[in-house]
Amino acid sequence: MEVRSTKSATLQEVASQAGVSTATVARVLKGRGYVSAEARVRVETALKSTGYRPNAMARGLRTQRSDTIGHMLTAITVNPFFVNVARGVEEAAFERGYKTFLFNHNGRAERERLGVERFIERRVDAVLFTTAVEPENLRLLAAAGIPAIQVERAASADFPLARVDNAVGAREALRHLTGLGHRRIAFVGGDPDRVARRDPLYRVVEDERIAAYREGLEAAGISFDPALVRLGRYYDLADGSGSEGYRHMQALLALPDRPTAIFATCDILAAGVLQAVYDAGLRIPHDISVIGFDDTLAVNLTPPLTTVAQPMAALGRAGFALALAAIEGGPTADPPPLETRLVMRRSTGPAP
Amino acid sequence: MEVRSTKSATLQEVASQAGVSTATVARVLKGRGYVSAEARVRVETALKSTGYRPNAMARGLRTQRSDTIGHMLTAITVNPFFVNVARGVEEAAFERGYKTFLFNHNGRAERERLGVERFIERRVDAVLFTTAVEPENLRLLAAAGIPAIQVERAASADFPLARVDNAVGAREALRHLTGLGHRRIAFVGGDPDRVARRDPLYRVVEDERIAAYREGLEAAGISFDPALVRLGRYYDLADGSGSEGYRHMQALLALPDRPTAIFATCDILAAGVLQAVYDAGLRIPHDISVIGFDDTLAVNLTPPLTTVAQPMAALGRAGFALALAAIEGGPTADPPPLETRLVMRRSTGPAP
DNA sequence: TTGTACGCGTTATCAA
DNA sequence: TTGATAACGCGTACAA
Repeated sequence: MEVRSTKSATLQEVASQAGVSTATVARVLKGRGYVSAEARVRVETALKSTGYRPNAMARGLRTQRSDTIGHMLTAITVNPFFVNVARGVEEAAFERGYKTFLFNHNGRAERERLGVERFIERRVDAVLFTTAVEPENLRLLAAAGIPAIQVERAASADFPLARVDNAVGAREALRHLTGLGHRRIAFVGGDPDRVARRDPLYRVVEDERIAAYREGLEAAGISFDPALVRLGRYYDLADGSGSEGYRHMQALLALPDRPTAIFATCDILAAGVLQAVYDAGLRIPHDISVIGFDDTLAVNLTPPLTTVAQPMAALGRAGFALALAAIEGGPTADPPPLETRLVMRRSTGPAP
Repeated sequence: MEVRSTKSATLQEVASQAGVSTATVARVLKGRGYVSAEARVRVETALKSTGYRPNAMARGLRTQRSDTIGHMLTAITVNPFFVNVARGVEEAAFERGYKTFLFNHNGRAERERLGVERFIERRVDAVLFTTAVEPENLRLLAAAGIPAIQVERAASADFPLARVDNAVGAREALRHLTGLGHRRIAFVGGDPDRVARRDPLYRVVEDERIAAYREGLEAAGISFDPALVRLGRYYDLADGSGSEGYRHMQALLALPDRPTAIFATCDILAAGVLQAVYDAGLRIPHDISVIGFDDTLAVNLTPPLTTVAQPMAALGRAGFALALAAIEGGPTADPPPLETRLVMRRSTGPAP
């Protein structure tokens, strides 16, 4: 159906067409080294007429660099958070001439291992983990001489990490709610104890968010009520279903003294909360205010969700910067955490 | 921070460690050719102790295959549709030992061109376009001897296409609505005239959907009312905003004889419709029924959206199958269109 | 200012 | 049954 034709010319072919050696062609290509004006012109026309394109495999074999990085993701189709950070690294990589290979482990260590092996075979120059499962897999890379970088969450204290400061935005969210007069504020979020916390050194995302919640309450002189805290999974990694938020909200609505505001630490969770409120015949924000986290689904929900936005693309870029530093052998101290910030939309209002 | 160490061993090193030639190692690796039992054992232990991993670049240089394909996407972060088909090709590719490079053109031909050039340098074995912008870019690949495959929409009649049959699901949607007693059914969708239709041979996605709408009306004896048809963009490719559905719905609600059901041909559009209905203080499905298309945002919306599901992963797999056939030089006739189907959720009910 | 020649790690042919 | 050996296309040290 399509027209197959000539494969791209080689350096050798360009050279002979220009009547020079490959070294000369290489010199004009690189733009360094001495080349006579006349030779340069001849080479340039040969380059143009052959439509020469360097062969990345040959170059990589020679330079021992693939100009390629691997990006291990948790589940790109389940939470839009991942696509957004993936795009961030993609873009940063593109600007520096790198391409990236994606791989999803869906929370399974064996799968992650498989992906790591593929990355090694491809001789990627570094790999980013937007959430690693098993530290051993990072070590596998290190053993193969490939830098491993962690993004968002750390599975090991031995590898650099680009992360976000969850507290800033979460505190802002609480301040917003208490400022609106809410006193019964529920927390619907990920359970810190369910997250694999391989290295006690690291405070996990969940810890930060729940701590900010408690601090926010305290700052407003509201006492902490464990009945208002619902912890669990964010969603199902296997099938992507997100009914957790719905269930949590149903339970919260059944409380004798139900909350007037909900702080859900993931937009997917918040989406379920919104559905439960709707089913109960209540209006948002009139009867109940809801704040989400991430800023992924937020704009598309009904009503548009006030949420704590994560700088997802920037996080990806920060991860790539770390990778680049590691590739070039420079220092790879963890960069300062990126800031989250509250984005106001229409799911929050004065307490009833 | 991380521990860099030995780069992976080469075939040569394995061979000398096993006291054989590289050819023998290659034979046990490939599992074909004669190898004495004794030599095999020696090679195998050497393989294990060195932790040998083939170097994909070296292999690619030799075999003239990269075992890599390119996947050009429109805008992976804007419409979840793209991530889902990307995952489909990724998965199919993985099973056959391929890796895939992604690239987003965001609707811009120059950008697509740039991506194509990168793909050529990487010597990908084929490239999939989940929606090509400029046919010239496909020809560029063909000229470089790289098969180009189209997915979802065709920009040219000269390249194979894996697509979906939009009509089946759309007709089912209309039947569902008319069966529920709806007579005033609005169509909110993409404008066929805004889609670049480079090749008049192809009927575009938009044509199919709107034709199914008209047929569905006709089948139920309902006359077509142009006032109920709202055509435009699906969303903004640059910033991803999706306020179109909201605006369309506002206009529809302002009609003297407003519709009781909406058929929106994209979940993002439907999300906007839902928001407008909510703001008008109406209930879904009590006052108005809404059907979406794609099955991307659907589960997370309020209420969960009845929608025409596209087999996104299967579409991606079909695209990869086409690519594989082209790579192996086999016949690449377009496969039969995949079917769409109506997924019932809670945004549709009896006409008021 | 230019060209020769080697090696990167594989695969594959051919002779032993 | 096995081992030399020649590419694949590029970068670069070195010689001219």
